[in-house]
Amino acid sequence: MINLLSNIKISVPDKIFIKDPESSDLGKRITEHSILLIDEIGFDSFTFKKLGTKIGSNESSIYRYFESKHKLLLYLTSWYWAWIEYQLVFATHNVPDNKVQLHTAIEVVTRTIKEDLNFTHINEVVLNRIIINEYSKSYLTKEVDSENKEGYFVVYKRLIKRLSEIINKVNPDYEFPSSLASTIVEGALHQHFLKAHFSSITDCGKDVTPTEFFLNLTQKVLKTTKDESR
Amino acid sequence: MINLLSNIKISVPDKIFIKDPESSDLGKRITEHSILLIDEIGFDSFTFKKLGTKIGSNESSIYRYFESKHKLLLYLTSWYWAWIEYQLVFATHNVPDNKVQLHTAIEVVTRTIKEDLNFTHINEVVLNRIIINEYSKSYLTKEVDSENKEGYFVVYKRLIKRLSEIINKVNPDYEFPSSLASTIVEGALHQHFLKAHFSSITDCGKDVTPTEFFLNLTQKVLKTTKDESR
DNA sequence: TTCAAAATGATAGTAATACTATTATATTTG
DNA sequence: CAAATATAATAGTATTACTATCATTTTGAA
Repeated sequence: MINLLSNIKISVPDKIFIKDPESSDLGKRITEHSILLIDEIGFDSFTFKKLGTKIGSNESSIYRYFESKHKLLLYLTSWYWAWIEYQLVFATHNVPDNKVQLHTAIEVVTRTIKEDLNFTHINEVVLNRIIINEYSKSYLTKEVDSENKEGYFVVYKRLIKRLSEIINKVNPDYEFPSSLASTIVEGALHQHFLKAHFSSITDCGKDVTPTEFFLNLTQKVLKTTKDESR
Repeated sequence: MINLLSNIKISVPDKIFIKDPESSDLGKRITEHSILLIDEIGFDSFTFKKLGTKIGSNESSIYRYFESKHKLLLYLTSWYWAWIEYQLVFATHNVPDNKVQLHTAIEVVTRTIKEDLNFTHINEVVLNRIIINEYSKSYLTKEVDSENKEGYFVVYKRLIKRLSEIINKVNPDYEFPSSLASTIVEGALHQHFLKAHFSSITDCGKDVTPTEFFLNLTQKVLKTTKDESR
């Protein structure tokens, strides 16, 4: 994918990190290789010690960037959603037809990811796998409410809100735009997961994509009929 | 909730446990109090040692029932889905109208749980909270595929299949019954979570329930129009 | 160029986790 | 009543998720 803007920096809430990993070479190696290592061994087995070994650096140095592996996950997921949000805003901007806008938006949030060469040290394809496999773990914790107050999930929530606003423009009478938006985004991750691991309970696979499923679903859900009575 | 059948035993794949916790007093105390403790401190902080202290038993004794806390989680989640499946089968059985059947099925899988007095040592309301907060962790692991082969997720998959069959009966032309079924079940858990922690990105709350949202959605998705062209 | 501050690395240490192994003591049952 | 079975107690292990301290290297401003 080629973007028109160069030198974009994806911005992540700065309370998530101690020191901005974008600000140094070591920081970039941390993000780059944490993505690869988490993908390789899974977040549960991932440790800063193993990452240190992998990048030829020291565990203690990594702790200078992130206070815990949980915060690192929050960083990676926020980066990912900010990147998706950027694509959503960019792709729907100046599109006059609301339905086309919604179509595009759903594609952006549900599609299989392709590499983005604008961010050389981040492999978006691998990061997407991490989001599919590990994202829920970032909020399914006893600390959600306090971390939510700290603003750790703003990017994700803002993305859902943008999508729900687009939904609302297509059919202002539809009663559940936020729930539909959150269902599409979370549901797409889930369908991608099922495709890879529980293929018997999804129709997504070789021929059908999560994008198709959710485009079809959204279209039907938002269809306005002359006959509003049942 | 009062059931017509007494002495039902919810059956969980027996590879999940070493010794059936239903077979002894200690076993029942393990399931009963693990539910309460996981709810209290979260699965991540939950340990067999803490559980042992809570039930006045020994860590090593608990290991005789479950080889790890992960297996215990698999047990609790399988029990839960088997219990939901039982309700689904029971409630839709002998219902002649397919649409009514689907309506009932969606209610069963999306509603807020009420206590079931048939299983005295299991608090279903609390167990439901665990499912909402921890279920994904049972399959978002590096071992999913091998555990899936071992049959650890059969109950869940069977439930989704039952729901997708009911969907299929209502509208045999609908192309994605499995994806819709998995989206409803997983999505309902997600909406319940959002309601409790990220209320700004859901419409579910005091007035609207996940059940309403998914009933409305499913109805629209499966509606057959005379005009099949777009 | 210099020199001090900032960044990184090395080492050590800690409490807790997720177990396994062994032995002892109850409890059940044939 | 003996033998089998279940449970409890204790100890031990490698690993985790850190914190703390000190040494060394890199940097950038005067």
